[in-house]
Amino acid sequence: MAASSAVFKSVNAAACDNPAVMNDCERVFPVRDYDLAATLNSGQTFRWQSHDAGWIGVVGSHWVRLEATDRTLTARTARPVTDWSWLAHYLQLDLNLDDVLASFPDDEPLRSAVGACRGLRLLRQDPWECLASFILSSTKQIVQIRQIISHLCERHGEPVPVPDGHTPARAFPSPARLADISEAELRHCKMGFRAPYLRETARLVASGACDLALIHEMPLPEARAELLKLPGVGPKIADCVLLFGFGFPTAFPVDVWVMRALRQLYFPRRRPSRPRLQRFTETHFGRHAGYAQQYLFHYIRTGGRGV
DNA sequence: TACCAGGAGAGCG
DNA sequence: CGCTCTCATGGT
Repeated sequence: MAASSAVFKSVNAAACDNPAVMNDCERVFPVRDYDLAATLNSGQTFRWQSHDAGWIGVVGSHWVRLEATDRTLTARTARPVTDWSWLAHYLQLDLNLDDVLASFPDDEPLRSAVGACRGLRLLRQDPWECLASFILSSTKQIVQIRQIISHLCERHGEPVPVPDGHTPARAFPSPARLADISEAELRHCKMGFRAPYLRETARLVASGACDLALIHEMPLPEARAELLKLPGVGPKIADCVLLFGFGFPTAFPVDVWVMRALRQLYFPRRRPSRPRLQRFTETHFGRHAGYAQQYLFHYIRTGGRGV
């Protein structure tokens, strides 16, 4: 490496701690109806932490701090950034929320759910991180899922640069890395019986036997079928990955909370069978059914208070 | 202490 | 198909 290049890098590395050149590490995005706290807390992602009126997380190999004001999201990174498209994509800043909400059926449950938390958004996460995270999610409360993933990243993720004075951060471990870890070591991260599922799925993805990039290009039913081949992935987790990771807009994960919402809000007097319920979710909620699902999830889980 | 958690897999009739 | 049991761990 040339000396001049090394010097240049060294200057850049310090740039984000220098107010004079901070604009390389900071970006203000104008937004409307973007409830950052609800979005980062709505059980679709598990690594963001509230910190000093902002949120700190890792997106890919970027440490990021986000802070919401009335009509902006301000992002700060540890290193200078020239192309912010990775973050705009993650946050889905180009999505037209009005169009999404207008596509919902005009029924009382959804009016209430949207009214309770207008600005709730779906993120577009890395498919592998999303897949691995939701394999770890089964029969766990959200606080515990966060804990498991925190352990996993701390023990096995690659360090990423953070600004001076911030606690160290790590990326989400790659498939190859997780495939290489013993089941016993994974169990030290408190994931219990999910350990062999995660390990075997990591091996299938790392080896190319399961190609996540290919799933991106498939129609929804084929994409779902591919994910269902993976150990530890059933209908619910598959739909979470299809919705939160791949962005299939009609994927509709039904967990205990969404089941509760559907029964309570749409079928209060009878007990629909599983196939009947599935047909309902596939036909009733429109072309952004997955979004509707997220509003119902958040609404029922927060007791209708939108907190 | 009981019950529950953004489930899946396997065995059963 | 639909039911039941187990799996591991910690919050409420």
